[in-house]
Amino acid sequence: VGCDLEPWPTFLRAYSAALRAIEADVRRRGAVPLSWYDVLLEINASDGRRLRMQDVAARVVLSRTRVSRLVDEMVAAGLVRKDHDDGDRRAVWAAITDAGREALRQTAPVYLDGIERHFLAYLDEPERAYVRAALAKIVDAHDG
Amino acid sequence: VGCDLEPWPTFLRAYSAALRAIEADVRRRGAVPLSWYDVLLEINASDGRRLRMQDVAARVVLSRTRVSRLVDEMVAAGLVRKDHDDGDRRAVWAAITDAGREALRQTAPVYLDGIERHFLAYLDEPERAYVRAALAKIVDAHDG
DNA sequence: TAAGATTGAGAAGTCAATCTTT
DNA sequence: AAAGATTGACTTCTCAATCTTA
Repeated sequence: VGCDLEPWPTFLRAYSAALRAIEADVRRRGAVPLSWYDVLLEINASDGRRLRMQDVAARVVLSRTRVSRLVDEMVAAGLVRKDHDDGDRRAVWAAITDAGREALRQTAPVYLDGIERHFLAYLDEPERAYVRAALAKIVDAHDG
Repeated sequence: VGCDLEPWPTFLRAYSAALRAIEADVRRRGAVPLSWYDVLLEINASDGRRLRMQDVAARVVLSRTRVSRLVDEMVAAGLVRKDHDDGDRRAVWAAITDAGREALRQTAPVYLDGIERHFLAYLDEPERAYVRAALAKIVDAHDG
């Protein structure tokens, strides 16, 4: 038929296939899990290399509850530090430690390689740009 | 920069945003969960409206273990029946029941509406076709 | 009361081990 | 021994309820 109803199932399958392959690679190569990597990346990219808990949750695709537990594990592993805000004592800042930045340095190439091999490899340059722009409209609509 | 490295984060965010919105809609409207819907859909589309357990798992994006538990819950809910194969007594067929087909009829419009409103609405017809074709290459590469 | 964050209970999903039949 | 399926123990993730400060 001419009418294309089916990008959705393809989208779900592509997500599952690529993510599983990348995570399997990462586990095999002994790097920190994707969720930890994402948290470190977002904190490291923020002003003062720190981020409030709820802002971590907003940037990574996880609930606040999950982030609360994840950050506690990362504190126990020494990759992140929790500081109370001076002005508003309800707020907690998650700050990356030196060990965290080192973990980020070691993990980044493993992920970039996985993304390249299991996702980008199947898209040429125009496709990458086109797909990114199309999906960005969906993202923007949902958090706008 | 001219080089577009970033369809991947956009892809992850689009997946999360669209799926969460669709599932919230479906829950609000009292339909069966997406995992049940997918299982019913695949069984119903198969020869004889039945499918072996491992083939269910291959078609939906879940492990065999998960499918085993899911189908047991659906049997308890009366939507699916499990039959042993006559020839090979190791194999189990999951067959859709009349109640299952009725659930499928009631759930389908809710899902199609969610997919339309939270995903397709942001893509015009050429974009739908282009994105589907691009992502299909990823899917094919991973299960080929 | 509201906002920021955490906790308890449990759903959803997986791997490795197991049971049964081939 | 290998294939089909299930089970046990576990990780991941979420919702609703809670605690604390504003």
